[in-house]
Amino acid sequence: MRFYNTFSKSKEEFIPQNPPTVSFYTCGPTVYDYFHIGNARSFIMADVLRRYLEYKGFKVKFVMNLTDVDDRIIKKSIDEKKPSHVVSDFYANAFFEDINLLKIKPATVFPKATQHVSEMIEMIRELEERGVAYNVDGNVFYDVSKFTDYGKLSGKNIEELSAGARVEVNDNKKNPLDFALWKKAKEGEPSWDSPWGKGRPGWHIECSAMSSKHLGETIDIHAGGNDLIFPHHENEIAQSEAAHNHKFVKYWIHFGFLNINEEKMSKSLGNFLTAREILKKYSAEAIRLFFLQTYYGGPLNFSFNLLAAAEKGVEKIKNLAEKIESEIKKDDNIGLVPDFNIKYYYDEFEKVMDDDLNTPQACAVIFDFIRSANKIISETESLHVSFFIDLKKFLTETAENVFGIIHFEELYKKSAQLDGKLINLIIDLRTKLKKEKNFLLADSIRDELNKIGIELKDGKDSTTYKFK
RNA sequence: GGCGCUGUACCCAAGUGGCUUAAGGGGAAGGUCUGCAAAACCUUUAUUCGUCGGUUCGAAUCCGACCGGCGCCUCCA
Repeated sequence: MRFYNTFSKSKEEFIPQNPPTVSFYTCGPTVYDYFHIGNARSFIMADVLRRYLEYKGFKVKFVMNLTDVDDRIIKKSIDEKKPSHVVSDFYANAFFEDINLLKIKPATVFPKATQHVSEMIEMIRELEERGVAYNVDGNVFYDVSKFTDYGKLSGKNIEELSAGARVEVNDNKKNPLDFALWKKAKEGEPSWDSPWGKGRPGWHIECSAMSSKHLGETIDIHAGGNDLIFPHHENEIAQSEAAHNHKFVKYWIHFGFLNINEEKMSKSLGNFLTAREILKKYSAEAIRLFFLQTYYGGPLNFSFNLLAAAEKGVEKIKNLAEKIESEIKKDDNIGLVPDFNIKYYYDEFEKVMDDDLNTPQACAVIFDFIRSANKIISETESLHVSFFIDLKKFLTETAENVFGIIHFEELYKKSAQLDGKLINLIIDLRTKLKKEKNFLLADSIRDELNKIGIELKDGKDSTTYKFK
């Protein structure tokens, strides 16, 4: 298995430090608003990567943080005249609801920044002791000039960045590129006691502190959106490696952006659609398939037409899944066991997924599988139940467990709901027959339903039923 | 300006030296099945991979130049 590592800018064989365990950290949401469909891409692709590692037999410790103290949360709390934690709790809950709807597997741990302030303070103290952090009147900054490798992830160097002049001017900083580890409290902001006085942590320090607490000082995989490469991940490296003195992350994996009208979808541009909104019109499966049909690292343009096309693809999978379920119920033990090389599809699926998570190709394998299966079904009179069990197994292990683009359990739920509707439909038709005094056919319907376990009871002006 | 990604059919999108005279999904056209419809299956839909040169027995795939799109360099998945 190999992945494109942003750090080396090349595909690298994946060898975790302590197999079969894999430590995997991914940057989660800042909970100041509902997350948008572009954020959803990162969350879903991280989810699929995690699921695939599990498919391969790894034991994945998957950590996704929630940033619940931040300028934007504070701004919103002021605008809405609510305490900061009320805002962050509200959107944290919304986040959990939305990832659940998107069928994203919950992380092993969802650490929150506000619950790790003491760890962050401890880490900042270490950085101070090592002479890479400095305190200016209660604000603590990281001194990037003290970290010789600064810029190694993003391929930038300090001179060029300084020349860029887009960096915020702050008289307190020695160097414009230095970033805040600890921010002095302002009136009305959430704050914590610290060796530097009351204040709150800077943004970057939380990921360094929480990842080392939950996953150790060197982690196998760290993932996130492309825009986090600089400065966020660069700063995480600077903090963690200066504090711990060894490598922070083995494999850096970054997800491409979702564009809308060929332009990046982002909160700051205001051109975003929330995942929540889109889920009202399209299934989670369609959204997931839409993302999976393109390589995770590249850009992807969003449109409802493309989502509708993905929804059709999902229908295709579902149609076969429903066929499989009904055939398994029939439990045919005498039919033909066709010559179907199912192992080929497993091998292909793994082969392409092992090569930097080629999900588009893997989708092609699944659709090839579906076409072959359908072909056999359409050409064969009666098929042995074992064939359908094999089909279900493959789809469950790949399309369901790794991709989350089909959910067999939900087919059952749907059919349970349908049962009631169907019986009522039959009762309505039978009522018409009774009115037409076609009692022969009406009685025959009652008898036949009785035989399959449904008892009809004709009341004065309505008919009820129960399962025997 | 620096760094990174990217240009493949009507749309989306894999493939990065011979297995591919280019996967898969959607769309369109025709057919099989069918009382009708749906589903499913079959056939067709890129002699061609932004443009122009070069390397090679062989290139979408490597090299060079040019043209275009996007992102990061400031909070952002």
